[in-house]
Amino acid sequence: MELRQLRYFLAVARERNFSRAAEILHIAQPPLSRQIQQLEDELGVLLIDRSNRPLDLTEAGRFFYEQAGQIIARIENMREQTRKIGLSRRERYVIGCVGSTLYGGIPDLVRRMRERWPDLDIEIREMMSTEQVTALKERRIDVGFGRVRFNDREIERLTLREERLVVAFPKGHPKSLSTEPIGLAELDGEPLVIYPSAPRPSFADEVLNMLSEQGISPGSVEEVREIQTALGIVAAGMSLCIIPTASQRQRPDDVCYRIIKDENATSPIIMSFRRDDAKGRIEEIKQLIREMYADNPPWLQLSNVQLDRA
Amino acid sequence: MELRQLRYFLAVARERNFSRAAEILHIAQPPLSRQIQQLEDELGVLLIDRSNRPLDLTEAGRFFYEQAGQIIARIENMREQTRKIGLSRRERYVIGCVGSTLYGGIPDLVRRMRERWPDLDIEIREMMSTEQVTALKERRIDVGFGRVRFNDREIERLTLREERLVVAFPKGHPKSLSTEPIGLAELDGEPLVIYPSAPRPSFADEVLNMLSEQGISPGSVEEVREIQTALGIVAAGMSLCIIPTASQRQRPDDVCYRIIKDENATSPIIMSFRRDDAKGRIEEIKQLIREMYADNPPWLQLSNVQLDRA
DNA sequence: CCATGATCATACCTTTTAGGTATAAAATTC
DNA sequence: GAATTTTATACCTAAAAGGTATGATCATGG
Repeated sequence: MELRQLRYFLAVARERNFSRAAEILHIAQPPLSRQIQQLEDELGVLLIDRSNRPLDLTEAGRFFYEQAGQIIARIENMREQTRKIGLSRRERYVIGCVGSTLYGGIPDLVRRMRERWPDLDIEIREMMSTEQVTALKERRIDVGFGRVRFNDREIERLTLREERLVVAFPKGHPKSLSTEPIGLAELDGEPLVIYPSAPRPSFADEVLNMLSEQGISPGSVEEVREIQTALGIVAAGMSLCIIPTASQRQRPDDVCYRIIKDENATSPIIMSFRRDDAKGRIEEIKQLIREMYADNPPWLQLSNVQLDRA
Repeated sequence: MELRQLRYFLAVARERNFSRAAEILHIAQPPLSRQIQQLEDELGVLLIDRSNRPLDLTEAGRFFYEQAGQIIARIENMREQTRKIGLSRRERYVIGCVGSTLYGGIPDLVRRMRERWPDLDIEIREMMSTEQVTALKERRIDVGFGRVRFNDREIERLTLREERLVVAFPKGHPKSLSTEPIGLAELDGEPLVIYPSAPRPSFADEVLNMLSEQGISPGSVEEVREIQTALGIVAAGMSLCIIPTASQRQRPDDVCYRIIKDENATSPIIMSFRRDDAKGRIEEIKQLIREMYADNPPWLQLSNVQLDRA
């Protein structure tokens, strides 16, 4: 599969006519026909129903069209941003963080950093934990706040906090009537929605691993991009979801939450950085975090802080 | 730019060595070198710093690496899902909706639909308004709930509600101290974060258009993927954000909101469907919405309902 | 219902591009 | 500073994309 094929398909889907799409793409109609056939061969499903005019998309084609459109747009955006960055002059400091840490103290930390270093171009990069290690090694980010534990000789890791997990239920679900902590075993056979679906491994995999370690098998598993979509699906009564405690204040009208009582049902907040950097700005960031700790913000609970652990 | 080049670049970035990356990719080193150079030529910026070993990524390369990795993963996911859909048998009913409508009544509606049609495979597809019209025409979705008005001969559109907009401020911002409705003019010169950045046009463009129609020029404009990232950036004190009223209950500790008093500062919730379908399941969905209306849920305010308008 | 026109698929050919080999240039290591 | 490793360049071959001609299929109008 190549982007050229996605572009060709999008044109055909929009025009519902190979000949017109070919004109728009400035190629002849037969190569266009062949390229789409190659794409369909590679996928193993038909994307276009050619048995009537104008052409219709199949169910798979409808899905593929939306996805391909988003990917092409994403490519354009990536190109523009890459150029912008490549031609820029200010010093950048990139913070990689898992989406759920944006609910907690990261915005506060960023405020303090900006006060401390007004000329620094700070960027927040939403990024899964697994990506952060690689990203640090390749200097694509400068510090990371994630959820998943990794070991790597070049990367130093501090656990800031162990956060408990909760189950999100639609209002009215039989198991939502109690507010007692719930055992993971009660999720056996229940439909689950997990997030984020990409990149992997992610928090989604942490959840799946946690369940499979205890031999718990959900009824079905659906993957979505982000927590909002997940909670919308929960609210619709379609699935349950496991999320960190900090994220649970959402949708109080139609979603409710129960803490999971199992010992291992926690998710750490981990700060990662290159060992090389340990004496530089990282030391000052740690100090900023200590100051936040001294201010005792809600997300930084005393019992779990391990800031200076090796 | 082709996916092959993204894959080649990712391999080089990971290995920090063209020769090893070439081995992994099962090609010779010179064509790999050329492909990366072509990519850099097309972008107009260097992605790799070749002046030392092992290789480093440039700032642009660091960004490109993260983005390319996500895109490749997204492509794999799209491939899998496309196949899954192509080989499935149940009747699908796809609801396209803008993210912010998931805060409101859509989950309730989906619950009612699932009760009404237990065998229907209902999917929620997060999709911008502009996409919904095209998606309906191409039968990629079956009904849409969006925010942006479009006119199209084949698509029928009902305005369910006009929702007011609010400005999100970081706690402590001078203009956050009042809870009075705020005029758009007060945003002149303020840094703004808008969302969603893709696909366009989107709610982000609605906001930009609203401001430019009144000659209001924000200090800077940053685009992000989703509202969570936007509110995290607001909480960090970096920008302000305009969001719909229904979305404002988030982050009460570090973000506060002021209703915008300007008359045009509203965002409609619009139900769209194919005219062809008007007599089918759409009629029953309207009835379900009326029932929701009768139950008077918070998001469906009486004064703005226009359900049976032509 | 059939002829005609429009549109997609197939066969064969040409052009373009990706990839391979040889080797020069540049960086690192000893 | 020499030797080794790694990347870039020149030239060539192979593979793939695209073009033309035409057959097959679908829709429309008489």
